[in-house]
Amino acid sequence: MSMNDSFQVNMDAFLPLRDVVFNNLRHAILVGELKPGERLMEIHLANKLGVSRTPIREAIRMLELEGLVIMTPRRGAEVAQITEKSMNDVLEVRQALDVLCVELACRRITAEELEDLKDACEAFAASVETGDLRQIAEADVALHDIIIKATGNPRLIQLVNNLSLQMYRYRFEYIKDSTQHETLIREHRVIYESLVAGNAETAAQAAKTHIDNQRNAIIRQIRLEQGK
Amino acid sequence: MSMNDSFQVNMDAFLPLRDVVFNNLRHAILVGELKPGERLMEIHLANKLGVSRTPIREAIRMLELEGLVIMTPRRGAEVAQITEKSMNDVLEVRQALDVLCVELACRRITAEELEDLKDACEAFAASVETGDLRQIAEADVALHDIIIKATGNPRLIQLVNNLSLQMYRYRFEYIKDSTQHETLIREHRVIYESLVAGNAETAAQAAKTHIDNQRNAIIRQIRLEQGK
DNA sequence: ATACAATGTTATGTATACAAGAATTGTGAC
DNA sequence: GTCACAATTCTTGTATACATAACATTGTAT
Repeated sequence: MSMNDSFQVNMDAFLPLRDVVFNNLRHAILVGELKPGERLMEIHLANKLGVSRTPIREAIRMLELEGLVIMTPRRGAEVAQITEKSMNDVLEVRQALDVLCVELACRRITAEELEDLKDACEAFAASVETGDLRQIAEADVALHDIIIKATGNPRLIQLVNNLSLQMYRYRFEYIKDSTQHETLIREHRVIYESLVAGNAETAAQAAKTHIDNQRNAIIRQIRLEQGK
Repeated sequence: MSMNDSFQVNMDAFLPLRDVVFNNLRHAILVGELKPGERLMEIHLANKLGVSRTPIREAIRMLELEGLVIMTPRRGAEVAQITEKSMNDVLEVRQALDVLCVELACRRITAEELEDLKDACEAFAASVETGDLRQIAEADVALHDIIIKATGNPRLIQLVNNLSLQMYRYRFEYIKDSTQHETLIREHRVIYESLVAGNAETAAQAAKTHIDNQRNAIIRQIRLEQGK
């Protein structure tokens, strides 16, 4: 046990401990602090986080339903493996839902949200100028959040957010390639203009290729990782 | 508290109690035994089911992530309300995913599965002859299961099954109207033949109208319920 | 040396105890 | 009669104790 893996529970908000633990563990899994295949042992985690087993157990149940951990009875939980197949499965679903998002947004987006979206597009273009990957990724997420919220479908929002999280670890991969930056900006603009015009067809097409690009980048990266 | 609502835990399989409780509660919610807005109190349920609070709590957490109960901190859980909006939200997502299912199935279905699908189509037509709603509903589910499994995408399968469950209570509504039975048979046949021909386009269209019909039946029913 | 059995350890499954917050009810004053 | 405030009760949040199943280890016999 190394020194710097004793991550403590920070009393984020006044959330119940199970939620704090849940967020902690989820984050640890997504950034790779807890690696695929690693077992999540309750007593161990309880000591590490300074809480009892109860909130740990409840958090693990939640992670299970999110697909981040796999449970086997009487053996406990382990971090789910990320394979090319599993990523592809997630991306297939996400593509369909992202297309649905822009189609719905097309019909329901308000004037105010359109204005926000325009700003977000410009902010994204500006962030590309800086070349800072983190900043670009954040601008991208902000932009997508506006579209997703514009659907007015909380169920859809929850699902898309959850699926996006599954790929959190690869969030930089598809913006690393700077030759693609202009393409990204263009796709965003196409989506924005389609929403303005209410043209669901072209918006859907743009969203589709947007995910295709993402898929390519992620799959490429996974093959690199597994090839080593 | 009436006599016959003391549903006991039956030791279904050798599942952990949390799963037994989860299945029990889910079923109770879906068939309306536990009504929307009804509070789920841990001690109460624990006594009723003859287990301790621990498995109850874990089951409730799982139900929360499935969207069947709503939790508010320090107040506990209650059965989620079913509104026209919430059903519409679910159906929107399900339509997109059902379309994705047939498109993927188009590319991936095996010869054997196609044979099963053909049989299922015929079994459905036969069940319609009997006029027994329960039998028709089961045949319909069996048919859809074949298509869903043919996608080979476990993630997608899980999501579609979960979304279907949300509408469990209305599963008879869209097959009640016997004037629609011929339409249903025809739609199934269109999907089957599209899969044989590998024609994703027409399969998608059929799946879409299939859900549209379902939506109409469900929304009509909800308006009836709320109008009374 | 290998296979198998017995034993001990470890982790999960379940129950229960205790703490603390929220709602409700009752009492008093205006 | 109504409003405010306090006390009680009910419920959830968390910790811990005990039971049981799985796994590892060790010892013995062949």
